[in-house]
Amino acid sequence: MTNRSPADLLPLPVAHLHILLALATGDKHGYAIMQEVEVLTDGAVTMGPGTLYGAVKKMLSAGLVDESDERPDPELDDQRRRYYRITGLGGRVLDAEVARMEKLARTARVRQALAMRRSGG
Amino acid sequence: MTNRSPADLLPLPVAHLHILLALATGDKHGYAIMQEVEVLTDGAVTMGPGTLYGAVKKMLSAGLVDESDERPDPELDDQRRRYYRITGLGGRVLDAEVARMEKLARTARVRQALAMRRSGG
DNA sequence: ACAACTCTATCGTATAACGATATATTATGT
DNA sequence: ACATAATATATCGTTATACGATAGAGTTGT
Repeated sequence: MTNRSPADLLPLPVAHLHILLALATGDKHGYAIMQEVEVLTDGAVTMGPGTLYGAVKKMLSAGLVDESDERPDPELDDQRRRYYRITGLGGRVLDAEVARMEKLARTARVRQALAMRRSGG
Repeated sequence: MTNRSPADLLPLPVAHLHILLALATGDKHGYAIMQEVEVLTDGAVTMGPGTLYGAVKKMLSAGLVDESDERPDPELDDQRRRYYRITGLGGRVLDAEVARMEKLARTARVRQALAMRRSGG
């Protein structure tokens, strides 16, 4: 059961968004994704294994990510690792989700300004 | 059990964000919140009663919203209605959540640009 | 009186989040 | 060589969130 349009998947669960963002800078294995999420949220979000592997499983079956065969230089590699890559659909969904957030944020700023005016700011 | 800082409550569940945004333009009763959410998301999100009243209950006990005693003109009123108002904490949490989204969106745009370069865009 | 609509509310189910835990491999220090 | 820490994947059980279905009462219009 494939989805018609990226917009049908929105709003995206936060964990899925974080994972897509982590993979946007290149293929990564699970453990590296967890670390990257902590970095890209400035330490505000710590994603544990329960969240990560559960989300990855769903994202694989939704076609947002793929498991990749490509390995880095054997010297840098670790055979336990499983690498993940963002798919074309995953990229489009990421775009759509970011656009959704930007729009909501703009709405929020306008309303914030209106609230200021109401309360005599 | 009160929370120290607004940041502790982030990322906010989407429903909570939508409700805070709906209340940012003035006090509203539940049914009006549902309609407002549909408007402010351009019809993309339809919040049903299950989501609304469950979320409101939690937001009340978290101090993000308050029930307000003020009623509109009796002519426009409906005695069944229960009006909700965003609290000071709710406002600060809304601010923090919007800032979080804006930051993630900026991160996403940078990464998108990097991905372009990687793939030779 | 009647129907349509408004409004609050709960229930049950499905999905999501997440810490705890298990297990194995690789790297580091002594 | 040995112990310890860090890396890495994975599942389990619990709690939190989302949400449609449903119920029931008040309101409006005819």
